[in-house]
Amino acid sequence: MSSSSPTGQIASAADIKQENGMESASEGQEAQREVAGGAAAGLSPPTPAPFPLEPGEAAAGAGREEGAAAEPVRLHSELLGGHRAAAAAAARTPLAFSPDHVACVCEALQQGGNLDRLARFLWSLPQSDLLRGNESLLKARALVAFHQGIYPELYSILESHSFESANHPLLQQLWYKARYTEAERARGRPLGAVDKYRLRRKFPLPRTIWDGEETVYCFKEKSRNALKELYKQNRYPSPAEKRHLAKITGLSLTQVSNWFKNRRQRDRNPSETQSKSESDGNPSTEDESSKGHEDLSPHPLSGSSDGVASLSLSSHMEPVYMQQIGNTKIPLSSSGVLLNGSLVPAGTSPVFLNGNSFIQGPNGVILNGLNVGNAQTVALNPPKMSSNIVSNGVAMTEILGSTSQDVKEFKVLQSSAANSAATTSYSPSVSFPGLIPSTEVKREGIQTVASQDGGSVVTFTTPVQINQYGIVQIPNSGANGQFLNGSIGFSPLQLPPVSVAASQGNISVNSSTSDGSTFTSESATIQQGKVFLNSLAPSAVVYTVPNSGQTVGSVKQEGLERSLVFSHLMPVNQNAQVNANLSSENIPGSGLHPLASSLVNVSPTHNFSLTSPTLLNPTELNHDIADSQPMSAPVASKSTVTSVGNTNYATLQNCSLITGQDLLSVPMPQTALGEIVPTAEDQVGHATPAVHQDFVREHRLVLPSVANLKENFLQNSESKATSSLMMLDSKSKYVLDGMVETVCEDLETDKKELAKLQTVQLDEDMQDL
DNA sequence: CTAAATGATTCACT
DNA sequence: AGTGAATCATTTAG
Repeated sequence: MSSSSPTGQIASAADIKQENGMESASEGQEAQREVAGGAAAGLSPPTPAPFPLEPGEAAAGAGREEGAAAEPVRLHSELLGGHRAAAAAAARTPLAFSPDHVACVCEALQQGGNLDRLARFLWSLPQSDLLRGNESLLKARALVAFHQGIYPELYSILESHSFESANHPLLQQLWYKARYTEAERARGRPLGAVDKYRLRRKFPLPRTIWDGEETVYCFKEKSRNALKELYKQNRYPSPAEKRHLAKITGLSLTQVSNWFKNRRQRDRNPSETQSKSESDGNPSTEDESSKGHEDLSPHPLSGSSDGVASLSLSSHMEPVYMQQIGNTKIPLSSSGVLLNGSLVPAGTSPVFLNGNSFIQGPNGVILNGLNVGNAQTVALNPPKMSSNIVSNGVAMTEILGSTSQDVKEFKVLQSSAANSAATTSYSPSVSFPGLIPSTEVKREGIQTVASQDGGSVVTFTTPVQINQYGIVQIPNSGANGQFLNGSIGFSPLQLPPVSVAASQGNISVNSSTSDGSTFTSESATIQQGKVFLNSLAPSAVVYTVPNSGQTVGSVKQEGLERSLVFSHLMPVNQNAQVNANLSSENIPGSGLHPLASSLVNVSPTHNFSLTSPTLLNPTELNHDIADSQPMSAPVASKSTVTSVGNTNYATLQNCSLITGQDLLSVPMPQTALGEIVPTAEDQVGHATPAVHQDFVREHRLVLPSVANLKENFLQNSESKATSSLMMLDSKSKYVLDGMVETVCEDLETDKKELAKLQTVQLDEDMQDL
């Protein structure tokens, strides 16, 4: 898909460098394929041969259970976590793992960069049909194949399964890199840019890992069109306009700026380029447009936010190709805004949404075709509201950039960080779906979007963004960013750090009823700093509300810093599941600000009672939303909530089950803490044991049993495309390995313990609710 | 291979 | 900070 997205997810494939693996435009003739559709387990046709592995690698010595077709995948626990005494005790008995758990382990190992171990793990897996078609597994196998230089198998894997778009960047890199490497070996000399280009032409990406979107010169045609359109109107877009443009095009702010700069320069010097042809008739137009534009964008930065820019665009712009569906370009009428194919009445409140979602008028919000409901309508404040909602016309992967220092530190994990100014190439890279650069959002100024539910009003001080994945993000000023992810048919809204939060700072997702036992009403409200989210659709909906932190000096950084988001549906448990994860980090030396991220996954299929104070921290909430650099110490010091959770965890989007349950919750258990925390501290130099303890004590998570998880997974896996990208910050990386083990350990834990955990609720949270 | 097209970078200026 | 000018590197086409 997008090649411009930075994040590199090539976990351990450190050797994969950023490559401009762009697909030549000429080759992208085929009809666009629905990538998002359903890559879930089951789609993959033939299953590649068992993953090869060095014999000696199977250190654990666990025999391989051939033909274990039985439901729970049986693994020898020794493979997973034989190190610890505790684990050893339970190691004797093969444990039952659902494919989801297996997938999660794969993801974790990938992030951990331990390919050898991953290879062993894969090798140990049974030939169970259950695992066939498991995307995480296939991806893991592809990674290992690449790592081991078994390219034919890599190609086979990549071609045999339609991967989710979220995995495309990574897999595309694998594909190209493998081709390059093969060619280099054959030639015995390094390849030049042209050589690589030819290889890309010769070996176009299979549709299984490519959405078919044409890209020329690294920019997608639709993005370029959007840039041109704005350029016609205004050659000097305001920062807000640039940001908005960046969002709708999926390009980084720097890219947008460069484009305009280059464009102006080349228009200025016709001699240099004939490129002027494109803009050429425009000179006059441009001037006029620019004038008009000023009219359109009255307050670029100050009080108004991006929204302003968007409005101006929509209202005055000529037809703009905001979004391209399939291969069809849909011009936007001057009176409306086109959102991924959905035309939204421009009026005074243009809203940009991804997919089919769009927000309508102040009275109602429609997301992905689902009406939030009048009662619970998210009302946008008349004044600014229109400008508050910004959608991404492009795949989030493109939009998401990782400029954080972490990324730099771990290029291995995230091979390409295109967004950062420092990064030169915009190579296809792993992206973090569902993430939106919080930085940008932050500075948009303060606008309020209110959602009303009965008497409750939610005021958002920052722009609300809805991304392609239907994720609504609520940018937090400062170190906090909340994300609400909805998956099925429901586009999560990005709710800005709730200014309201002042009082409690608690966000709880639960049924409309206060008791939270039943998830019946559809509404989203925030009271006294508490946010209550109700399912919008009968179908399972998962909300993910993480807080994201930012990095100091991230001013220029456009990419998301370290927001951890589960962009895809988490398996819904019969019982309400809530996963909350918070983390804060403060690393003076590295210039990192305290990071607080909270994650809440709720699947309201049936009962949903979940609330976790952890979601929002008073401290976090209180952060000034203004553009001031939020972080600073406060978070770390005051929010105990922060801590352990995120620091040690990597978001595994694809392994929803485990992710939500095990990974997140893992830190909670005493045993887990013992292992993980120390590591994190060493690296981070922050979270203190005490903090962790508190976290453990106060934040108990409701964990569904493994069985339930599996059920849920099976139910949900098919419905939505899942993004399997994972975000991992530096700290996480350090502790990842330990985390994996912990996870494994956790998995090994008796079901009793799980049951216990399952029933645990946060008293405080409940009270709040 | 050449050349045009184009995105990115560097540097000086304000 | 943002911009213009010059320049570089890559992509693309012939």
